[in-house]
Amino acid sequence: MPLPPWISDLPALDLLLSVAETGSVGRAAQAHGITQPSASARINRLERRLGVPLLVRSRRGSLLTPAGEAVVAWTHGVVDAAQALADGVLTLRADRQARLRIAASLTVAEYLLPAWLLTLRRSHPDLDISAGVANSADVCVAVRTGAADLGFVESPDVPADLSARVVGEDRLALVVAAAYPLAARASSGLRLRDVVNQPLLLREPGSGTRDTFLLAVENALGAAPHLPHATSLGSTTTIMATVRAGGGVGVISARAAATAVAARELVELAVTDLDARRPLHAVWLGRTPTGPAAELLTAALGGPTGAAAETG
Amino acid sequence: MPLPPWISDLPALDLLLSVAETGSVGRAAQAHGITQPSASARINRLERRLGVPLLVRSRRGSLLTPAGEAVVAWTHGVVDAAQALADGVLTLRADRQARLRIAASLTVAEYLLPAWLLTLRRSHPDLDISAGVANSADVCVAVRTGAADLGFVESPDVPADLSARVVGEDRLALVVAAAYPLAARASSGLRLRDVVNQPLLLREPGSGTRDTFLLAVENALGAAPHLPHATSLGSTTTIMATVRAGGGVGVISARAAATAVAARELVELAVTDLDARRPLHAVWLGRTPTGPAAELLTAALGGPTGAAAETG
DNA sequence: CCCAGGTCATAGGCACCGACTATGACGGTG
DNA sequence: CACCGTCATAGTCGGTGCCTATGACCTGGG
Repeated sequence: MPLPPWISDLPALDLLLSVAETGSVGRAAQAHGITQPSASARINRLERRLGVPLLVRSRRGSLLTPAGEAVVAWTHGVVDAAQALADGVLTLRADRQARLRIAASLTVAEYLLPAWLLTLRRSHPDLDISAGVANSADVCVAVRTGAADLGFVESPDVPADLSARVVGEDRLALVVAAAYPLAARASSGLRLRDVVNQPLLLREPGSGTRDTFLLAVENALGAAPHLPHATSLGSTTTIMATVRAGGGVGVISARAAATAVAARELVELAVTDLDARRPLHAVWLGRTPTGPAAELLTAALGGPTGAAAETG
Repeated sequence: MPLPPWISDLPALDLLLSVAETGSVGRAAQAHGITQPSASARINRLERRLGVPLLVRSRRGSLLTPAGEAVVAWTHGVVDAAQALADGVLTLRADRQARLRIAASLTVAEYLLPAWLLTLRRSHPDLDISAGVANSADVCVAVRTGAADLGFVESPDVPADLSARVVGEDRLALVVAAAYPLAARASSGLRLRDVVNQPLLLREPGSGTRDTFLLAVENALGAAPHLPHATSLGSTTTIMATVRAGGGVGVISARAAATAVAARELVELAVTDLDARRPLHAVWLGRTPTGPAAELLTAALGGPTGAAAETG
């Protein structure tokens, strides 16, 4: 289900926000470094494509119509998300020598890091930050070799040569399509053995998500797990797509599933005898960090879960 | 502060999501109705522009790199917001005869209606819905003339010839820039008389926001308000831009201010002797609505505030 | 009363970008 | 060994978006 073609012009949406702010097409054009006729034409095209009158042009500037105000409000959501994406991509770029280098596993990078970075950027607007995304083992390597000043991992345990601190918690969710047979019993006390014979959709070997799940199953059953119908898929997105198509039981971070579950697209299975929680750790080498790394750590600790130290 | 130019290609981001879902550039191309070489080139361009390797191409398809997964996660936010925008714009179009016609005032249209429509669309995927945005008085006119089946207003009171029901509550917020003199006393019990002599930034005459504020001031002071330095601005966006620039005290919906306040860009003034709350009403003509309108009403009542009926 | 300064719109020219078709390179599979 | 599916490359063409230059029109000051 692709996006409709008449919504494709992101710069025009951005430009519209500036018009709304400044009250003038010309000033908005100036703010975006283009000429007034270009901006005028672009806004016109946008208006024509959306099929909604957005502006009331007058000789003293341009004002939003009521419908225009609603469009601007929704557009804010789009542009803000795009700004977050741009911000994140900037930290992922390798072509710069950053003063603060972070390595994070996926769940942290997706759901927690953006907020922490926002906090950090407020106090140090021009601090050069880089972030790498890797699985938990590689994050530890990056920290150990000094390639990263601070790391964030989602694995159950941390190597003994690194210092660590809990900065949050994650939970694995077992999800199925709403039409999947098991969905009817989703909240009525399923047991683990009802699930292990289903076609399970896991992340690839080596990922923290898979390891956490296998460990949790082993803890629950008291033996090495035997999963006859487990499939390995390369990414969370692929797993969710397969689950949506009725392809089995997906094992993903509860945070990744949250949106789809809230929208009733997927159903989370409550398994009574499985503890699928896992701590999220910040890890670093040597003594407690100082400078920007320390501030990021503070921001992380100020988040959802303040937690006890376990340096060692 | 415009968006960076290397983030401008929204269809490419959408395409990337499909690649992540399907695991193949070709299949993603098919899903978007373009040819495989076009999709390949477009993804390549995106990758080059972002400066981050996103895919690992193999002869059996394309898989996401770890960084790619993070980018996809952030991209999801952008595309979802764009989808919400597209959805909203569809309801605003006038060039179609809808089976359910709604008229809403701005605050409701911005912050509440999208969620209700989502609920409604889930049970009636192909119901044709149209929504108009207007000030509260015009919404009542539309409902009275039958131009709308259901209306939502944010004015303190409702005309006696319409039936109404409270579906939520809104609050006006007085906001200033963080550097504004008054900001220091923001939470230390300001009184209304400390504020009325400030340069006040209000919506234009006839808007529910302005009327609500003037009424609240009148109730608090026991007399018709005298506001020596009040300015009328055309839209909420303009007010917030002026406030940010230190232009005075903005009077806007607390919902509109929430993001900026949370980000510490603006500061809300706590005024102890001003009750700036106002109910949000659903309004309709005649007996309790049936059909789609009734379902939308149910969705609205199921929201943040369930409320007592006050039909009449 | 008229002119200056501001607004937005229109016209013509030009470069770039993105899509299409056709083809090639490569690996896994029957 | 031949076939199918994957992605990449080459060449062409149309559309789109930008620029400069100009016009039309209010508003406000002299």
